[in-house]
Amino acid sequence: MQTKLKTRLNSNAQAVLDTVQAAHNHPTAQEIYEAVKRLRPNIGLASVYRILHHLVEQGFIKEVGRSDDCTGYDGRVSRHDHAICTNCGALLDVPVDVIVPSEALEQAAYATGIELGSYEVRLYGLCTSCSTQKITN
Amino acid sequence: MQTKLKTRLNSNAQAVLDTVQAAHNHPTAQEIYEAVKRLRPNIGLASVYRILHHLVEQGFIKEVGRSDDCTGYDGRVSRHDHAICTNCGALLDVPVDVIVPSEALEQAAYATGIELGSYEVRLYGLCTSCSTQKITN
DNA sequence: TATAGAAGTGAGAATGATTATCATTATTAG
DNA sequence: CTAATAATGATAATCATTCTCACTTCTATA
Repeated sequence: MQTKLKTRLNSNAQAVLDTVQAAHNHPTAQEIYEAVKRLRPNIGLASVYRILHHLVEQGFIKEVGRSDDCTGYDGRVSRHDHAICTNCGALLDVPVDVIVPSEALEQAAYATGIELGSYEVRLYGLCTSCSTQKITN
Repeated sequence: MQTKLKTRLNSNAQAVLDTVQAAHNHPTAQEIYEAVKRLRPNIGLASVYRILHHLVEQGFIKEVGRSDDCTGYDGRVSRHDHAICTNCGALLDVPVDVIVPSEALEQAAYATGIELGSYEVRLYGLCTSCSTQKITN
């Protein structure tokens, strides 16, 4: 292809990408902004938002919905599953793949009328700390 | 206290609940507000938000994250799965259950360190209208 | 039925994440 | 080098949601 590979990132974008990929939790734009500012003190919040959108569009990172109203960003772009604590709202990566039989997926996609691309399993429950604290209800 | 069964809903709350349960899509608080106002013209937006939170807390309805920044509400409270259009962001109910082998769920919950409560499968792909429009990329 | 306390209400202000605007600066092609 | 173009940062604007508060409605009991 003769396209000039617009995947070339400038240094601000690279710093944002590095930060997101280094994060284990699913940081918000604000958190990313604060982390990136250590490397590039002049960067503005608006640029962080702009860059995050570009990175999402180009498939370098993914957005994940969080229980608070903010958007989280995920440097792990390959298919994986999440666990959400129903008490504190923590959003955790599931370290193993939850395999769903492909017939079940295809049948569900057909019944819904969508052209299936990917899927994700979300586990709901209590994270470790909430589970131990949960003497009272 | 000899709790007086606070699940008794007053008429505003009942109107909100009816509206959410009657909706097939996953309406936002604003949309619910506009629909409820037809029945109860004096209701305020803040009350709709308050009531929605109460209904969620008491398990009458559920919150669902939407692709736009708003929160959607779901009158279908039993376990079910969702499909999200990666093009237009539509959030659809999957009309059949996607069965995930319970060993896979338990193993994943164990590996993540959570006490499993429930789960949900999310299918990502193109909804019917986006799929047909998708001549260009 | 009257009434006090509790609970619920609606209007509007406040909050906070995200987006738009815009003048300025960096980058690139020629 | 230079002109066109893209990116940037500061700030204002937007918009969903929450907070505040004076007021009304409900409820239990006397």
